[in-house]
Amino acid sequence: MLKEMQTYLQREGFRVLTACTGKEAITITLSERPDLVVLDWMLPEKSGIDVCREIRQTSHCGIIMVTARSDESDKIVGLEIGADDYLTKPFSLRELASRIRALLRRLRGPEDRPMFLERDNLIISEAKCQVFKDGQEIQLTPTEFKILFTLAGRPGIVFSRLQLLNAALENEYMGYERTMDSHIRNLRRKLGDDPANPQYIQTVYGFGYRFGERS
Amino acid sequence: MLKEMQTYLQREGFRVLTACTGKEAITITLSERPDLVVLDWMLPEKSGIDVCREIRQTSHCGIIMVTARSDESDKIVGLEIGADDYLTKPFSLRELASRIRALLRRLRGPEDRPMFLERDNLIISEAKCQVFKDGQEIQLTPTEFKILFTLAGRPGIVFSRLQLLNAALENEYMGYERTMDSHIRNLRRKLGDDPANPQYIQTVYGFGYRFGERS
DNA sequence: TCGTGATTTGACAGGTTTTTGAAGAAATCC
DNA sequence: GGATTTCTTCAAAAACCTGTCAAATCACGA
Repeated sequence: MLKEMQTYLQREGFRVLTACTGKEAITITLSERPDLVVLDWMLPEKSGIDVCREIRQTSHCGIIMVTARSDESDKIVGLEIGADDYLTKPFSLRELASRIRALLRRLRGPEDRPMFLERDNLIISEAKCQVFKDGQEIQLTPTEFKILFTLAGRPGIVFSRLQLLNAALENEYMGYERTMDSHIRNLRRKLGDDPANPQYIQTVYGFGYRFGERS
Repeated sequence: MLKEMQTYLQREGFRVLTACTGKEAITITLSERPDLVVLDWMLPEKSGIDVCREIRQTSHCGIIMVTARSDESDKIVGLEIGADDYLTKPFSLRELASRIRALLRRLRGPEDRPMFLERDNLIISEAKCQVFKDGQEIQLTPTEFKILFTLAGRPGIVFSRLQLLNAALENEYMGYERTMDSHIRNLRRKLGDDPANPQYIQTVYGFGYRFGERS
């Protein structure tokens, strides 16, 4: 079960560490400082509740509690001790991934994320859903816009096709990965990016794509 | 220094966009229409003076000039070309924030703050819940008015159907999103907006609607 | 209670966007 | 150098989005 979860989440583009006991979980959380912890209520050595409490003392990372009981009072206890979300067994891996994404998004929060991104002569305005190059507006489709926004939001960071698709379609994407290639192609064309030597959207062979950092 | 300023001002509650060159500053000012611009006298590519002049041609936003020289004549030049305030280095971030607040207050103006929005020949009076086009009153229903007011209050910004519905109905709307299409249709008809090429209420495919900027 | 205007719904047509699949090019591995 | 895997490209099919409209429902004052 743990192994499955790990595999699935990695496919979804997350970096996953696992722990089998509460103690281990705490150690890893302290040393690796993950963005988010998925915690089973029942654990050997230490109950999930204790682990949750302990993590909370030193970290603001997201915590999702997983439990077999659907008891409403458990949920309240769970959230009270500092969990951010609560999931009842049985649940699908898809649902878990979706909750994780939602929580991560929430944690990043209303943050002072700028309303637009820019690089060189390219400006991407989220609020206006517009992209300008050299002051000229470039017409993008919704999906293209979201992909570009995701990429450009973290220049230099490599995104897998699946990550991009999920970011753009804002939920579980259930299709052909090669779809992304088409979008990338269209984006490069519209941005005037030479496929042989792209300045904006660079392909990272075997991994995915990244937005080039300042030229 | 730029980064510090941004951080400090964001802490003070302002939404901050930054630009490193004069050209960039102009582009962003045009696309994002900020309430206020803080402008260094010395900039790469274009001098602060030129940037200031250029911004002034299309925008009434506040402009604060920052300069290293405390020369009184510079101050006069600065104010002459359209800056609203003038700050000499070195200055504390607190002072900058305080000047910004003061200017914003002044710009919004306590008394002459228009209770109406206008663009071209369209006037939207919130206080009276009336809309005039070419001096002729246009009869709108309450919902239509609120939608128009929401849109027109932030020209260029894209609102999703749900956002508009919530703004108009001022609470959680639990219905069919397509409802908005009807309202938009009626609005466009009443405003005399050509659906094929709307000047006022523009469709942003896949996202929602926006009030068109400038004519 | 009824009548009137306002709002919402549902369905269709027409247009646009997204996805697919296959074939060829490029990169990597052995 | 050849085999293998991974990317690009393209056009056609599928899915999706918007505008439109008439009819149904709702809200509210007479």
